[in-house]
Amino acid sequence: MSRLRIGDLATRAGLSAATIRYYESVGLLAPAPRSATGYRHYGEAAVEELRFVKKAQSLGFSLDEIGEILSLSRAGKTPCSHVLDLARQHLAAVDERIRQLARLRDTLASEVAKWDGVKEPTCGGLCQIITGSGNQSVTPVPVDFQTRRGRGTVKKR
Amino acid sequence: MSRLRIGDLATRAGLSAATIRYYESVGLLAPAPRSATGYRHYGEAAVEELRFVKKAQSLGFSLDEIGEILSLSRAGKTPCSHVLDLARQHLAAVDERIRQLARLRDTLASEVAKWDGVKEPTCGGLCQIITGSGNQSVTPVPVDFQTRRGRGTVKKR
DNA sequence: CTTGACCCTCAAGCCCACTTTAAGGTGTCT
DNA sequence: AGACACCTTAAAGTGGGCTTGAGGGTCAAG
Repeated sequence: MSRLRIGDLATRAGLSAATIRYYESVGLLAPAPRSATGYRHYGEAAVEELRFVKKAQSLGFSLDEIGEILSLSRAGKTPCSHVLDLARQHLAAVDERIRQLARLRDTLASEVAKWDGVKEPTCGGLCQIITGSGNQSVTPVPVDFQTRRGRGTVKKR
Repeated sequence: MSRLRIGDLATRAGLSAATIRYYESVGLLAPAPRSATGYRHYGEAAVEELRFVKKAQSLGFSLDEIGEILSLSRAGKTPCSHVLDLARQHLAAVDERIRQLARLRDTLASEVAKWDGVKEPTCGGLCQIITGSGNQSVTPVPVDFQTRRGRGTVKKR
């Protein structure tokens, strides 16, 4: 049993067939065995792998990193200490990001509070709601706090 | 005084000449007056505008939004109540983002803690550091917490 | 008059993770 | 045999904010 075609696998794992093909094309998944007519076939293990991929993504791992973990795993090695290192790095990155956003939040909140209640806020020249804020990370990093509209994660460093 | 060429303006405002040309090309900045030989010339006001742009970016406004604010401003209107609305929206978005990241952080931290100290972490099949984590936002939003390596902010919605 | 630092305009490239499109073959039911 | 859902590939498009490159002009100092 469990001879799945790409569409079934997609349904089971919760992503699109096109995505699975894409994963294969970038080497994240091993090339699937084919039927005589060229259709890909999968077993239950593929469902597990894809769920693993999704989970890892939700933890902030890039496809590159996930691919590395997966190939270590396929090579019979236990990638766990490597994964643990990566996880620690991600944790540090997330913490840093949260700190940045918290500062941003405070700046934004204090500006909003300052002008809240003013009936007709009128600032001279360039809007003081923006210019008035303390010297936020003006130069440092771009902001990027918004929810990605498309999809896809962003790479490290 | 204050007849700046694009390179001087770039230095003063802290970005590249190419970026300034790009801003003009997308309508963020009004076309600069040109010398007989086609060189762009700027006054102090341009420095202010660019600094405003950077500040607004650092507060999470997209170039589109900034352009809108700037053109309202140039039209003699005070865009402040509009800006205030935008700022409130951004604040809400930042809060939501922080909440997401905090959940992610906790998941990551608890997994790391669980395996910390284990000399040689060995998990069967697919790494449990990843599979073991609770049902994080597996489907919801992509992660995107990392510091953008390239540049550029990401759009809304 | 040459050097070298600037300026100009397109056009294309970058990043990531996909999605979409186009043009076709397969499988199964009726 | 027709309809229709599925499969195949390769290539191009998406989003935001830039950067880079090619191919050429300008300008002040030496």
